[in-house]
Amino acid sequence: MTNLPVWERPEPPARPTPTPLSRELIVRAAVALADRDGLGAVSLRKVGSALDAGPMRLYGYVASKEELLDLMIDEVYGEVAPEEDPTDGVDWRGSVRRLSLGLRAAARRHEWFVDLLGSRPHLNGPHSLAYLNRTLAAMDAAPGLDDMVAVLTAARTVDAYVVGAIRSEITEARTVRATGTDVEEWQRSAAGHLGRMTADGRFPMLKRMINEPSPELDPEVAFTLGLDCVLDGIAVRLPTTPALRWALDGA
Amino acid sequence: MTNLPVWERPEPPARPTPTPLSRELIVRAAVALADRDGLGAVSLRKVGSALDAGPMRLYGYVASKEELLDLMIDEVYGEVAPEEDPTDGVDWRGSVRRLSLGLRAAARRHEWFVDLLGSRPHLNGPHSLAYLNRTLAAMDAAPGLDDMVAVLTAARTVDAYVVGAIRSEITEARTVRATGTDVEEWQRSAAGHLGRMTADGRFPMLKRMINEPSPELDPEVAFTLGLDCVLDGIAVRLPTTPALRWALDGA
DNA sequence: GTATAGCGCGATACGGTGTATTGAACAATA
DNA sequence: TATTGTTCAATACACCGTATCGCGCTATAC
Repeated sequence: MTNLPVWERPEPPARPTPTPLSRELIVRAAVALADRDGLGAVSLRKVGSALDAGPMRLYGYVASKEELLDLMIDEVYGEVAPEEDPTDGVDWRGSVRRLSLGLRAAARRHEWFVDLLGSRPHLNGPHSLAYLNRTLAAMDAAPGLDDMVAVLTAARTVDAYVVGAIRSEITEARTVRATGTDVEEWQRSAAGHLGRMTADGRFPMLKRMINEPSPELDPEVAFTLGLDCVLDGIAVRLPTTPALRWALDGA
Repeated sequence: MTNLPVWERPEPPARPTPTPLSRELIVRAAVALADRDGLGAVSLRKVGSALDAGPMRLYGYVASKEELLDLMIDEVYGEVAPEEDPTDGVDWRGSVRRLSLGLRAAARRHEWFVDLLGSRPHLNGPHSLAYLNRTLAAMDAAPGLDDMVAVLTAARTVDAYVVGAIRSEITEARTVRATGTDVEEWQRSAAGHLGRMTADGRFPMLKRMINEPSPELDPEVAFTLGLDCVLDGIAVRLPTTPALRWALDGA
């Protein structure tokens, strides 16, 4: 019947009968559940029972679990810089950095977010569209990115880095926590496994990595440093290549 | 009992009784299943029955489904440039490009790979360790990356981009295929949804994106272009900042 | 006020999942 | 030959997403 995406489909009227319910309430409950026990703990049964409702009642508000996940994703995007930024349009690097760091912070608040991050088309919900719109606006203000192809290419490149970096960071944090909170213990166990793997002389660089232990960078510093590399690269390379040239090369 | 990772745990001896079995056979069957029907179709029951075995028999070779997924990941890494590259150590950009494009090609052959890509610690299996080792070796040959901190930072930055870009590309390809293979139809439907979302004047950049349709870049060209941006940024920024400076800033 | 029509919602059911447990059949050893 | 120990398949359990169905309520029509 209705092939409209969730965000355009009207919500059923709230009925005070057993417990008032709404998409917002459902999404909030699901997010709280995922925050506490991970994405694997989000089931329609559990979300429902957190709201004193049976699992099937949710299907009046949400067509499937996938849709619920889409709504959860958009909810997180909604936490990223909802207010306007006065410096938008004048300081493109600052704007991009703020947006990316905002998404990273949201992902750290909601660790399950990374499991969904690049895994489904996230250009659907209003909040993720707003995020994309702001990213594009920031890129549009960069000198040298004059047409839409350049802006889109820059945005996709930055987005790829941000997604990958956030995923790596959260995954590593989770692993450390699961292996045992102690960082030293993790280093010793890693050295144990890696040490055995590198004992026979394969992987000389990994051996160097173990033998010359480098100081741990603060995760935010590491994230920003990589991001600045990407932004430098965009500022250096993209303006030097006319957009039409790429399009022609690609066709 | 054995807390060793799979790759160090001895395999049970092959018994010719019903059907010879081995980790390699199990992983191959699982990969074939995932290639054909997606990662969701990989269940211990289906993998087992593809090998004329019950589900529980697999537990003699693999401790859990997670371990099977780890083995599948490493299998894909094994397809990336298994042979030596004579230009390693002289042309760092070429080496990194070859490795990244190799991983991208493998991910396109095994689309389920992206669902696992950054989602678990992939520094475990021998093949992924070999991949990491080669990446580090390539970075080590870059001028200006003199100590391990710089090499690791560069590798992590490139890896973040590669992971994110591959994920985005495959996800987009899957969406296009699911929505209906026709690209024009997808554009029309996207314009429909996006058009309604941007009708009220929010999201001016998205409106521009729709109104000035840009030519589609070939995915490999787009991937390489973004990668070159990242490599440019690394070449520009990392050597200009002494490694100790970052470490101190971070501490 | 009462009968009826519609519908929201909960219970039930189905086919699937990962995996713990159990017991039987087989191989190796005493 | 008797016994022991291992390997594997069958069963079982808890849980999942969701299709179906029927009860009970609400709102309308007379």
